[in-house]
Amino acid sequence: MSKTDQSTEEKIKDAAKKIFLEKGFGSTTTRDIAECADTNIALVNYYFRSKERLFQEVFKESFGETFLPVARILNDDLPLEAKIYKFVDHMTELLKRDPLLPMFVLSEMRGEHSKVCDMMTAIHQQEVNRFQQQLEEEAAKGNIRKTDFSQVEISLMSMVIFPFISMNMLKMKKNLTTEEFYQLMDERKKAIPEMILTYLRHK
Amino acid sequence: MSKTDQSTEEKIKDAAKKIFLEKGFGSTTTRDIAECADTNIALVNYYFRSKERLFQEVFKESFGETFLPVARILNDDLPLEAKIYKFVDHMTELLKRDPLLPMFVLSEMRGEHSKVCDMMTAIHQQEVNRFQQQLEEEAAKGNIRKTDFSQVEISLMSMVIFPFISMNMLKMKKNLTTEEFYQLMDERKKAIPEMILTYLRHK
DNA sequence: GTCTATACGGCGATAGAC
DNA sequence: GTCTATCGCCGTATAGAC
Repeated sequence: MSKTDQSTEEKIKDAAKKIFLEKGFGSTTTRDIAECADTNIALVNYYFRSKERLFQEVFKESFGETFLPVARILNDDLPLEAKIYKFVDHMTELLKRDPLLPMFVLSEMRGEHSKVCDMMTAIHQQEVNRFQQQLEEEAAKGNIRKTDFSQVEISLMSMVIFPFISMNMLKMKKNLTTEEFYQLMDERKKAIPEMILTYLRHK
Repeated sequence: MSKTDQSTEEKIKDAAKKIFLEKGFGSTTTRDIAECADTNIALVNYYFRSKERLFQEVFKESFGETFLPVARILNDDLPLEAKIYKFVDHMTELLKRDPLLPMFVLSEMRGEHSKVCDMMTAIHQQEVNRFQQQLEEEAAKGNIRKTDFSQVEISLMSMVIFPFISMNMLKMKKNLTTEEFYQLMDERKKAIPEMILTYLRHK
């Protein structure tokens, strides 16, 4: 289906996603969204009842259907090294397509009692952590060092996601174009697993 | 000077800092700030002329006078290992005092043409990067591996800062109290330099 | 389903009394 | 310096014509 014969509802949701990701919930107005979707405010409320509900739909789709599936690679049934490379690669590709996603998700979680926290607790309750378990097993077999694997996982996530959160800062500091920034991120696909694996293997 | 006999101007700035850090510029209202400072909207505009100017003052103070000095530890004249430990330690202590700082700074930089970008370019122009230079020197001497030190610096910053940006997510995922979260961050003061240095030294 | 018109409240900012 | 009152604008949401 081409961009032009999208249904009005889809056009609105796409516009909302674009603007919410750019500016966050608080700084986004229904007027912005309506204009960006080439319609009017009335239709936004007709299809989604309120800005709040529209937001929740966008958030659920962005986080639950886009980000989480990639994060779950860490729970896959794969050898350690392959898993780390696959995770970094897939997450980087996801974030290159949607570089504003992590900032969006995390900034909407500011404040302990934000709109999205309930959604989060619901999600996290049904999640397991196969990755740390796998690291424990490898350590028991003597393949990698014994250490706090909780810290390792945090570091892994940090190294992959943070550069996209600080994208503008980085681009400014190093005078990068968007293209050059993405190239730098591509290079991290090798650099990150290398650092993690070197650390783990050097007992 | 005790909290109660602060000047009105100081009370307003403190209140503004608190609320801007919590909710960001877009979601903060002058009414919030006035109420939190135990005054009224008129006085906020009397002392700072506009919400915009008040924000800029808070931002400059938070970023320029708090965050930057610690970041500049990487430019200090110190041996590599000591420098990395000192940087991670000082930055972690700063972020434990002001855990919302990084989210605040980075979320206000969303969008290439945000309010704070000009401020940033002005700052970055007069910054040098002694850290990467130092890594090159150590590599030339054969003390550490040759690699892309730009990536190493990004990883270092990521590992220190990102956990605070995702604080709420982490606390939720691992069911941590604030106290336990800070303890986890304290443990990173050893874990992060250990990973970086192991990687650098394992040629 | 789509639009115009409008209600209603909250926003930032200021004028003017004290 | 401080307050009350108010202006004008923009936000979300809805009613009602087509």
